[in-house]
Amino acid sequence: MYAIIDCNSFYVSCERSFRPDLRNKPVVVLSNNDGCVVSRSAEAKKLGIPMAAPAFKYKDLFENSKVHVFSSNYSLYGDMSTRVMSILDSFSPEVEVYSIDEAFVKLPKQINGFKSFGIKIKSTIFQYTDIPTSIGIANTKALAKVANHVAKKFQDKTGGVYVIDSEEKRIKTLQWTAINRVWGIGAGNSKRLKDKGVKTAYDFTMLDDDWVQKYMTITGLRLKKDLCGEPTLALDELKNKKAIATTRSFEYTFSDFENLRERISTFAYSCAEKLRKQRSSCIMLYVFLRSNKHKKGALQYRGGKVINLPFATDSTLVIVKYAIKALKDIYKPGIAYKRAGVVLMGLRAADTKQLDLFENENPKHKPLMKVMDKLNEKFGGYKIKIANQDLDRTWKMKQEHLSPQYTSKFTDIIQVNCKDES
DNA sequence: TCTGGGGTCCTAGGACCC
DNA sequence: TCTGGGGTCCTAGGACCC
Repeated sequence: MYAIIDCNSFYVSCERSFRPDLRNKPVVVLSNNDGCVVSRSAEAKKLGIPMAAPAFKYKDLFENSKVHVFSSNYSLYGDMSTRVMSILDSFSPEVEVYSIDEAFVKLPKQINGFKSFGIKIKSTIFQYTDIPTSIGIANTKALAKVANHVAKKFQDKTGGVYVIDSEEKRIKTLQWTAINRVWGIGAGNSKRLKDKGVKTAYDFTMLDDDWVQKYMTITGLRLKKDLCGEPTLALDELKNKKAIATTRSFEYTFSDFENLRERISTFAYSCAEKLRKQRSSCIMLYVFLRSNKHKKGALQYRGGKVINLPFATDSTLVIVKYAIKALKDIYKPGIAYKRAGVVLMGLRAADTKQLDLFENENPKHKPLMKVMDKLNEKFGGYKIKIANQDLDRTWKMKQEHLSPQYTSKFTDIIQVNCKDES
């Protein structure tokens, strides 16, 4: 049996964990640059704030309804996520961290009572972190996801834990589930299925295998089998990422090459650091530029380029050098650029590097990177940069509502005021 | 004025190999 | 006049997830 543990309104719950005064009040968390809403408390949902709502369009509503607004605080959410996941590790040796706020857990065979086991997990997480969760349990991952949806929708009835453990329950739950709410069915497939008369997840499981394979590829067929109760999607405990990206929208648009070069350098620098953190090296990198797609009438441009590196590397110096090379190829003057990014691909373990016959990394880079990472870790932030980055870092993200880094910075640690000073 | 960021998996088609 | 068959690798792009 699989359980999927999903944290409710995760970012909002993290903020509330250190601000109990915000319980039962409308709270939202915004994306980077305070762009749009990415997490909402139940109270905020009730006010009619949709997911991904642009913040500037809801400013009045926020003020009038006393919505508490936060900028995203990823060091806090990342740390809280690690805590939740380590609690799950104590319940089962097989845990797949699916996203920052979700994990699949293969339940140990010798437990008695799936429901009570789920409730135990839920209450432990809540006791240790103050994060509310919903849990779905079933014999396949896709069905566990469906069960999770039920647990979330009928919080009161289910106690936040729902188990599909019989054929009757499986069919009943699938008949209740609208097709567009099924994990793996996005807008495109949803429309095609609706045109074919498929309204619920159950209708989908009744379709012909060949049809599903033809129009929804092997991915769709696997999903169908999983929903039929035939385990097809396996637990994936692999930790290392297969791609690492740093991408940003800019606060303003700009057109000059110098500015872009500086940012691409910084993105590449950040990617290389993440790469070394998971002890990988990369063999390809991708750089892209975008104009502002929301601006009507503006000259639109999307440019991107993949570069194959001459050797696998985790050196910031090499990665930045080739990222700028790619940038030169795609840069077009006269475009108002709004977004850019660097993605590292072709990742492999850093210690199984295949040497090239003719061209290899300068052996001095490895010790240099080690020292650089150490200094940056010790002194915080980016104390060591490379020269084509902006040394003053004049640009920054818009974060007007940032909460403290309660769990990862000593100066931000919570204070406890004792009434009795004696 | 202001609209996020970071991932995974699959397929088609072209270039190339013997 | 007639012109095979079986592969690999790479790239671009789509669809989906949270």
